[in-house]
Amino acid sequence: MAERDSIKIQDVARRAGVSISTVSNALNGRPERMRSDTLARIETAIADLGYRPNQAARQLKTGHTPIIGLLVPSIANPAFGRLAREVEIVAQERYGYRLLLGNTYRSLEKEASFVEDLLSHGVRGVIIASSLANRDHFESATARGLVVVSHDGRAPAGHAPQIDYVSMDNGKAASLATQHLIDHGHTALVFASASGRTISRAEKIEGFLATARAAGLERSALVVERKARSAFGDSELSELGRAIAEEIAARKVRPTGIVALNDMLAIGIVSGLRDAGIAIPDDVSVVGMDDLFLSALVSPAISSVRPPVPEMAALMVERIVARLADSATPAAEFIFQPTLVMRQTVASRPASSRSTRRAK
Amino acid sequence: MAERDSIKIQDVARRAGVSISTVSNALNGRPERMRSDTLARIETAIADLGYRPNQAARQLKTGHTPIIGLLVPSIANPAFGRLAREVEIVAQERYGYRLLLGNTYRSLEKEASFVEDLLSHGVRGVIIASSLANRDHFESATARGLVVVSHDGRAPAGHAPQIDYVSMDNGKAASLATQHLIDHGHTALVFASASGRTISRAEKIEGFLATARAAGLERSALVVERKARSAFGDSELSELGRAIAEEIAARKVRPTGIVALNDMLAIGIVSGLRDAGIAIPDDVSVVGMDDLFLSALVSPAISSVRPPVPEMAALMVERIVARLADSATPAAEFIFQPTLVMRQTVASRPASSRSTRRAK
DNA sequence: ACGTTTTACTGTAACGTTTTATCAGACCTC
DNA sequence: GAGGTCTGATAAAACGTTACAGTAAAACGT
Repeated sequence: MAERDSIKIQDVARRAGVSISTVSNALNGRPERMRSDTLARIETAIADLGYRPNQAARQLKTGHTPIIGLLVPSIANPAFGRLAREVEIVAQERYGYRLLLGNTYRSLEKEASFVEDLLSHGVRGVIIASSLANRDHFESATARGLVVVSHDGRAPAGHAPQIDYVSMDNGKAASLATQHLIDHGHTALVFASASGRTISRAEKIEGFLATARAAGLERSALVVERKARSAFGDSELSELGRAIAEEIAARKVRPTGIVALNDMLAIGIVSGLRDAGIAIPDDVSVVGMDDLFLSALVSPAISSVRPPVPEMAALMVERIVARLADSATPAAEFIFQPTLVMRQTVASRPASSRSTRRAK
Repeated sequence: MAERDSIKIQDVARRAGVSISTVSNALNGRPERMRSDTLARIETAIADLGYRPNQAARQLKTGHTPIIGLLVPSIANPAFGRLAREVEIVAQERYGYRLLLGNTYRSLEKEASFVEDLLSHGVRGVIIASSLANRDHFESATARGLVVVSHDGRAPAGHAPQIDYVSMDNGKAASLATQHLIDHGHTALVFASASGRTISRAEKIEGFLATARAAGLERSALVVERKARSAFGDSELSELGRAIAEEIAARKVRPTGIVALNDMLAIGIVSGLRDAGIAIPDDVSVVGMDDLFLSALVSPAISSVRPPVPEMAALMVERIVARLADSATPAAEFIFQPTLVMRQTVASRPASSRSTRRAK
């Protein structure tokens, strides 16, 4: 049925005057099993014919395919676009792997269906960015032979020990942001978040609260959560930020320092606050997380916390390749340290809460 | 070698008490070939065992795999992230296809290598967004059985008739933007672009020039091109915008209306112009293209031209599926009409070029 | 010079699926 | 009741590759 006219190993063998097996050996890194002139003949035959091995046949035999899966809430979200770019480039250039992409839209069903499809396609490694709290299907996936790397914070206690965790220290990130505000004299703090339980969110919230507590601000540090209409995870987040900004603007007594779950939310908050006539950073200071390149472009440029994305992406791919090559490699946790990037959305606390409003 | 413990068609057949062939017939949409109770037994067996067909085996036999390729300059660029999201969701939900993603970084070599890999993986359909001018390898790809949909403007005259083109009317988009500025009284116009020949750029530039010409402004409508340091196509574009803005700000006689190649560039230009003390839109008006969700968030919000991305994405996938199903389907060209989205970066031309500069 | 090891290959059975024949029986038709 | 046509199944040959189990010839050791 397959009306492939394509060149196969058979053709290469015939042209090089050797058997199929020998070509296969040449292809699969066993060149020591033949004379160098034989190898050379095979290589020129391959080049002359433009032969490329059929991955389906190869996979049927070996059970492996040079593809890894990447599951993100939405690739339209610039934070995940950036991650995907780094992952794809490392996977491709360093290991010759290609990337199968899936958007979960934060749906458990889509997440599970993606994993099922990966398995069915013979894909044995997957990076899951920002997953849902319920990760039962991960365990079933690892049980079925998938190597899973989670990019959403550290391992929950006593959970799924065969999953790798590669992530920024979310608690530390939130802590850096919070401390930065505290250092500028802010005492009325808010952590602005989208609702929905992901590990990373929980870690960030905890980092925020712990840092506030350490500064004796447990009474005046609050978490504000708001539910997105749809949970697609890209532009929705900024709209959510605007909504949160409106709510905050309407309060009688306002926080002066806001830590945002991420930069998309921060951009929305800054935009919404400004629309409500609140000056940033003169009236309210805002710190985001992710350090998107956008954050440097909007005005005022968002102060943010930077995760080392290229390093994390490289390690995630490396882990998958390593664990695929040697299934004895135990799963592990790798936590990267974030750094604070100061821009224009943080200033010292205004002398009085009722500060003069100046146009920027 | 493949230590797959996984369930195969054999197991289903045994459990349902039928032959392998019958299960296969049930699987491949030929249920009329068996009694309904037989079909029912097979279906429960599949559900009980959690059977999923091995795609590699299937593909080896059929030559097809439910995967399409998507090639973009960089998925970190929000415009392509958005496109990828739409494409993935349609492909997955409507047709059960998965997406193999590649970043070209605008390298001919990477582009060719991606196509090679697709072929080798048995992928038969690919969407190429914003490709390079040299598309010889496309033709070789179509010759080798790939269905190619180009998302970078219309077919160049007398070129590769077996490639589908699904794209916004770039000339019209540029024309809308240009006319919008002209309607606001602007006569000194600039089209700001990154250098590098893609079809879409050429079309936009032509649309800009034609519209200016029609308004009798051929003398005062100029194209400014600038080369990005690296051509990765994401944050670089905004930086390029800043550089262009600097250059424009330094001129003795400045344009009052700028059409930007796309929104990322427009965001950079607005940001750069403002840093140079030029008020937007009071001193200079700017129109972008792409209508990124970011454009509504930055301040001032960018006026832009909106391509119907979801519709285009849906059609691109549909075309691939259709042409894959029936190879007789001829390639065609589909051009979508863009619409103008007015926001805050366009105002009437200041009475004198030397306008008063007001803080926004 | 003999048996033994090494070198350099080759033949072939899988891998899990699809699909083309083929077939047995039931049901008509005259 | 013999011949023909459906119906509902099945057997088996691919698809292109890998890797195990050979094997013929050359090299080696004594």
